[in-house]
Amino acid sequence: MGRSPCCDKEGLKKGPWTPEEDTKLVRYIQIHGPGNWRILPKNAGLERCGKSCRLRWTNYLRPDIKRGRFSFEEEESIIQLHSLHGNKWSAIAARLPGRTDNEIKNYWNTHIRKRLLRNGIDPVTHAPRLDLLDLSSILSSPHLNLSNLLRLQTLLNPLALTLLSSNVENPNILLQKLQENQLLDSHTLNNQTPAFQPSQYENLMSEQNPSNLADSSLPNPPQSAQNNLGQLHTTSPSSSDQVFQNYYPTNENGSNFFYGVSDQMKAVDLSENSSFDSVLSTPSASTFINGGTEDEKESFCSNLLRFEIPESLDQLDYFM
DNA sequence: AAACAGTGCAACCGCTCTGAC
DNA sequence: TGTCAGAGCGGTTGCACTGTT
Repeated sequence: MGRSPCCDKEGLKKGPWTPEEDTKLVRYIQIHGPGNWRILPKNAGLERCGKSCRLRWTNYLRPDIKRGRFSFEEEESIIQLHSLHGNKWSAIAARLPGRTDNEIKNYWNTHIRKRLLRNGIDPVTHAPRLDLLDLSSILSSPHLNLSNLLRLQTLLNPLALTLLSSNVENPNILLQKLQENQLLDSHTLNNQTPAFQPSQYENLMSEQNPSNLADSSLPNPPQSAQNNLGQLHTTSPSSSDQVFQNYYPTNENGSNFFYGVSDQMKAVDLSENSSFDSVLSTPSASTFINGGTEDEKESFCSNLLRFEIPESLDQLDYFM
C-alpha cells in the first residue's frame, strides 16, 4: 500500500538545497524549534515538503552534527555495532555522537562494506566467506590437482572428510560428492552459519591421523606446525589478535567466526613463521600507531582485515 | 583535451511504526 | 478496535567529482 509521496504535490521543489533554503530552514527552527514538519515549510517560506525539510535538518543542518572523515575509532565502533545491530543505522548512530544514520549508512556502503568483501568477510554476517576470496591465484597454482583440491575442500568444509574415506579411485563419484557438498555449503551460508568452527580443527586433526589418510604418502607436518595447531585454542590471543577481536567480538557461544578461517590461514602459513604479530611490526603499523595520514591508517586497517592464502599453498599437504 | 569509468554522498522513495482520536 | 497522519527507517538513486585511458 503506502501513501503517495508528499513531494508529489505541484510546486514543491526537489533536489539539492540552496544556501538560501538552508538559511530559511535554520532560521525558522532556531525560533520555533524542530517539529510539525508538515506546516513548517509553509511557515518558513520554503517550497519544499515537510519530509524534505526534516531530512535536511536531521542529516545536514543540525548544529551538533560532526562532519568530515570518520576516525579509526568511529570506524571500529561502526563495525562492532553493525555486528550487533545489523543494518539498524539509527541504533548505530545513537552510539556515535554527531553522526547521522544516513551518514553512517553511506560510509558503510561505500567504504567498510567493500573492504570487508575485499577481504573475504561477509558484511552481513561478519563471518569469513571463502567464496568471496579471489581464488584465481589458487586455481592457477601448478600444485593444484584433484588430490589437493580435495584437501582444500576439506579445509573449507569438514563434510568433505567423508570424501577422503570414500573410494577416491572413482572420479565420477568424487565429482558427484563434490557437487553435493557444494550445495550443502550454499545451504549453510544461506543460514548464516560459519562454514568452519574452530572445534572442527580437532576433528580434522584427529581424523587426519596419518594412518587414516587416503594418501599416506604425504609428509607429516613439521613439529612446529603440530605444536602450533595444538595451541590454537589454549593460548591467549596475541595483541594483534586482540585487534581482530575488537572487530569481530565473540558471539554468545564464545566462538569467533573470524578465527575459524584466520587460524586456518595461520596454520597453513606456519612454515614461514608468520603471525599477526608481525603485522604490528610493519612500517604501516608503526605509522598507524605513532600517527600518520588518514589514508595511511586506512591502508593499515585494510591490511589488518586482509588474510591471504599464501602462495605456497602446497603446504596444505602438511595437514592432510 | 576529451571521453569514460569509478566513487562518494546528499537526497529521495516507499514502507513501517507510533500515537492520537 | 480501526483509521489516519506524522515521524522514522532502510534502501536506492542521481549527480558531482576524481581518476584513468
